[in-house]
Amino acid sequence: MNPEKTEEIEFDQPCPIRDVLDRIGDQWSLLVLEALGRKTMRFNELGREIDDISRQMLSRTLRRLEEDGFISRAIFAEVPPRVEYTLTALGRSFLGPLHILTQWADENHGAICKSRKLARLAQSD
Amino acid sequence: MNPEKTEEIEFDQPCPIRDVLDRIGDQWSLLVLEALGRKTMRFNELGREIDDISRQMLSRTLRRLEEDGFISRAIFAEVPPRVEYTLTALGRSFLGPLHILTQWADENHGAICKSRKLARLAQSD
DNA sequence: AAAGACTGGTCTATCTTGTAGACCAATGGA
DNA sequence: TCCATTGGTCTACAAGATAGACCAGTCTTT
Repeated sequence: MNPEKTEEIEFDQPCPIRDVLDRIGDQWSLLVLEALGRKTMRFNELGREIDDISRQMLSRTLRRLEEDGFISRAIFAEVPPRVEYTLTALGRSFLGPLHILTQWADENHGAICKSRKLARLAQSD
Repeated sequence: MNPEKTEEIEFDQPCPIRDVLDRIGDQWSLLVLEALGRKTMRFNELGREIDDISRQMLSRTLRRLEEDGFISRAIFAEVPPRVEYTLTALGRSFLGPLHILTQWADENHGAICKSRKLARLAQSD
């Protein structure tokens, strides 16, 4: 929006919220966290749980969540290999806010769908 | 992940959470909602507030949020044109969950950055 | 014994999404 | 007169996501 402004201002840490939301709000992270909130899971198990995530995105998402300290990765020297993903304390502490969010989503999903349909109708006139 | 499965299962409304998060968790929506939570704003004002959003994405995000019933759009027949965006009741009801989320982000941002730095260090070995 | 499926990923080619920047038409200010 | 402002849209390009092949070793089924 303001190309000159970014040069003027030092943009190290915009605001915590931005930084966190950028990572969390990426289509898959919340889903992965919610799934791992239910139980520790292995890679393919998680893939089946979320179902329509590609292996690559699952891999990337897990790696980022691990980097950010939300989850931990345990590799077992077995054959076939076993890799388990578990929420860390930080990850678990996020379940509260996430639960409130999903609860809101659950309660208001109907209203959103309704609004969406009305908008479609209005558009088609 | 499971290409065959999507044919078997009717995928009308996966789950409310998925549906809502897909819309909300898109880089900009939460930012726009948070900004409009502070006060009603006009298009360019909002653009300046968020600063690094492109006009196109701002436009699209606003349109989607309006469609989903989070915000309302008021056009004033003035010159230069004036368009104001305001949260609806639904939008305002979302501020609670959003606030809890941003509060968590605020409190845990430090831990996340720390974890991120450690990960970078471990990687460079 | 051979074929297939499972493990946890990575790689590449393609498709979709996002961004930057030009552009619009009318008006106010310097 | 020249530039900024209003709320956008359009287009060309860059970045991100996806599908699908592939790997090497083991276990199960036929």
